[in-house]
Amino acid sequence: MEPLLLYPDPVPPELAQALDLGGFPWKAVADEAAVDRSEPDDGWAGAVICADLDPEGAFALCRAIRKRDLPLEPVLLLVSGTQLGDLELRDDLFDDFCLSPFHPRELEARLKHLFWRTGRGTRPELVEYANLILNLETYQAAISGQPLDLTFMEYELLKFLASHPGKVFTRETLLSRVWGYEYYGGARTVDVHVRRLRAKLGEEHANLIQTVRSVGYRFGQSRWSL
Amino acid sequence: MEPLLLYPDPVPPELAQALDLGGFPWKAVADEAAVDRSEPDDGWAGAVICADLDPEGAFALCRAIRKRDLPLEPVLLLVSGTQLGDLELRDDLFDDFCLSPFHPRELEARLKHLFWRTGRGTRPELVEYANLILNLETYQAAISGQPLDLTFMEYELLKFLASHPGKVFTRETLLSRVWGYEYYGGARTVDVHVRRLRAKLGEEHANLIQTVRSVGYRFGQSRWSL
DNA sequence: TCGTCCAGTTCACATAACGTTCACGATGGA
DNA sequence: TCCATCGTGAACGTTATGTGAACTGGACGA
Repeated sequence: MEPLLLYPDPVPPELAQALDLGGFPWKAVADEAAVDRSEPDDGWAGAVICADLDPEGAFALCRAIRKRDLPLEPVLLLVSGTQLGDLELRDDLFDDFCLSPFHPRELEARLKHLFWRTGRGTRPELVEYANLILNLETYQAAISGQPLDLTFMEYELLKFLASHPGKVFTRETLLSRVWGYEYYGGARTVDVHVRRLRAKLGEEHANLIQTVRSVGYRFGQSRWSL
Repeated sequence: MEPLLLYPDPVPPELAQALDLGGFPWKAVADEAAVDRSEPDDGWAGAVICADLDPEGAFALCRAIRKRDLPLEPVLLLVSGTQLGDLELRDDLFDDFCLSPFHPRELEARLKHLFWRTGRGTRPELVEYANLILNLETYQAAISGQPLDLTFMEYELLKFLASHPGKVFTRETLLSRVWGYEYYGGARTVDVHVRRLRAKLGEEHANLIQTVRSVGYRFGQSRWSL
């Protein structure tokens, strides 16, 4: 996901924390000039602008954003309760606003709804490890950009392993965590699925799933660099 | 000014008071049937719906409002903090939301901004994906310029899927989101409708609806956040 | 009132995809 | 070297899904 533009710079810590928690990448700018200067290659995803500290600068930045060649959308304004009156006649400068101090989950919900409204898809939930990506919403997987055609159990197993990189799991643990606690079946089933996963990952990435002899399997590198 | 539609009936006193204070006329309705029955001659100006007391009824009313011949705009949802998660995947049911308990002036500011926004018509009346077009106002569908003759349920299902491209939905989710939460029926109903949709989409576009084995169905390609 | 039509649902069956198991060969540590 | 452990290919049984057709209930007109 492209980063959000944040104002002011430095960003209020509770805002930075809320966005980090919600998994939104961001980049702070100090003034209008910095909007173009520090724009990422793939553009901004939107803007979150604090108007409670420096209202003048905030509204000036909004105006600049709206006047850009590529008007940046959406713009979410953070305002204090006493500033609600300032919004009047400035409707064109923002797409939504949020009262400050804010609840982190309200901010997240507003951003999601804004992205939906403005046509940008919501952020997909991803599991990532190196160049492996699992999209949990679309049930799709890809490595190095190459889509992987996985079956249901293969996907579930890979999802579990990739969610706990570096950790070793016994076959019994995998059976209970991936297949289900009530599952009653042979442990070799895991081996077969691991084999097929390694085959589909390709020779180059087959070593992502390592065998730990007489213990089980581990995904990715060990936490202790050898 | 035309009155706002309020739910539930009776209206929470602090909401009624805030609207009276802001000078917004309003009229409460108890259920979906009352939306049309007690509609003023000049229509509704918008809706403010409390979802914190009776979420089921509130969302049902939202759906009914969106499905009206004259979809009523804008819809402002009042939710409690714990309900923020419920908003996910229901983006299409409301135009803005406000945390409850609310500051009267925040509610007023949101309504004013909403009226300003919807005065320019920002809610999409079209759903588009590649060469598929759904006209939500005329209930018509076309792909590659060719009109599609869809039944009501087929249209609703396709509309829902095409509104969330790439995302996988289980049959149960589809039943609850497209058929309705109160629906009790076999999951195979979804299969049959998907089959007829694929048939009507034509051999060339049948793959727009993909089955994800042991999970459900997915429309279109996934969105890899680049 | 009856019969027809149509959308929606359910059912029964066919089938291909999938998960599991097994036998055997390969591997690696003691 | 020995033996527990793991990889491998193929075979087997199960299950989810596709498919055609029957069923149901309401709308409509004769």
